Amino acid sequence: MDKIICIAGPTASGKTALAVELAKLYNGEVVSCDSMQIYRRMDIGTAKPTREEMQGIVHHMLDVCDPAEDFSVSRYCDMAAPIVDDILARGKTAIIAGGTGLYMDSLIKGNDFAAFPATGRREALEARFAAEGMEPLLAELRSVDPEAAERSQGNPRRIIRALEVYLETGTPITEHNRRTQAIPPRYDPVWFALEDEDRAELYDRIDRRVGIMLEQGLVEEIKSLLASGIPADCTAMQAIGYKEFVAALNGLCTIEEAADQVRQSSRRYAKRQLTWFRRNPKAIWLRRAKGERTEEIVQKARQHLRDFDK
RNA sequence: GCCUCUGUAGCUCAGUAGGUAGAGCAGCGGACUGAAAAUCCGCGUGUCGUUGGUUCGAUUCCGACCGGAGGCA
Repeated sequence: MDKIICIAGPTASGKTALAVELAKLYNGEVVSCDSMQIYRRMDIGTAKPTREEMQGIVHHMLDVCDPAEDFSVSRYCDMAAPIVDDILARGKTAIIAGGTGLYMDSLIKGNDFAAFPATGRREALEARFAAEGMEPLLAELRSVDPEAAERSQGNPRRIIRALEVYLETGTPITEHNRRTQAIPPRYDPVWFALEDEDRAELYDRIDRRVGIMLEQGLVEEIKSLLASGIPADCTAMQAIGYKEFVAALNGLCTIEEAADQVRQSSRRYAKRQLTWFRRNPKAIWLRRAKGERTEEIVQKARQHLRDFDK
């Protein structure tokens, strides 16, 4: 077993605090696994750990990308894997914490991504989708990769991606995925997942967090990003807590309506995260009872880590 | 106190000329491997306010009561 602890869980479930506590206990450094905390200057809305929250623990994979840049799973793995290796080489524990299940799985399990440079093919497919609709693309995919076509029913983004992979590599994406599953995992971590026994508790925490973000100046943060030339339609600005307030700043709704929208989107997002993590058979679930505090969650985690530091 | 309206899913409401009910939103479940905080797929979750009466059968008709809104006093 590698000296790696993964901490997965939905938004506002206490990953940050648990990661720091375990880092203190097990001589660790934290590797963030979050598709939005990678962006610089997006601090409040992504709930990026503050200096105080970090408590002196080294955190990696925060602020590694400009909001106007495109990012991806593969870029994440390319950057994060060497960091994890380095932490292990120095004899420390790597604590991989975050809510982006795709990134975490890819980092831990490795992948057989069809590696190819951006050729503009995707843009061309998107243009075709805009002009002709989904059906022709779906029919084309069906002829080269029926499984992917079946799986991607009604999902333009998946259809486009599957076609892109086939056209660029000559191999169906279904085959790439099969190879990905066949390769041995890159790491063998202890895998924790956080969940509340009472879903309403999680939702309360999400609601409160949105209020706190507003108090901390989320709207100002967004204004400043836009003022500095960050395009409102870039990937980073599609983050929950950003796109809604951009709409409000454009006069499409009030700030309070946007905040309501953020709360709801966050709840749905949390649910999707849980769905992703639930299918991980290695996950050790740390269930938070009503009103239970971080210290108690830490104790539960320690019990599962009894022979970890040997 | 009297009169009128009203009470159906978590919320807002529809409906049944008597055969135990359905929309939107909310919610729940699932998929996912180069945008993933993205993008999709699926699922009504109900003492029809309570209680009597009529009826083979009442959420529906009648009465009483309880809650809510408005009007007259």
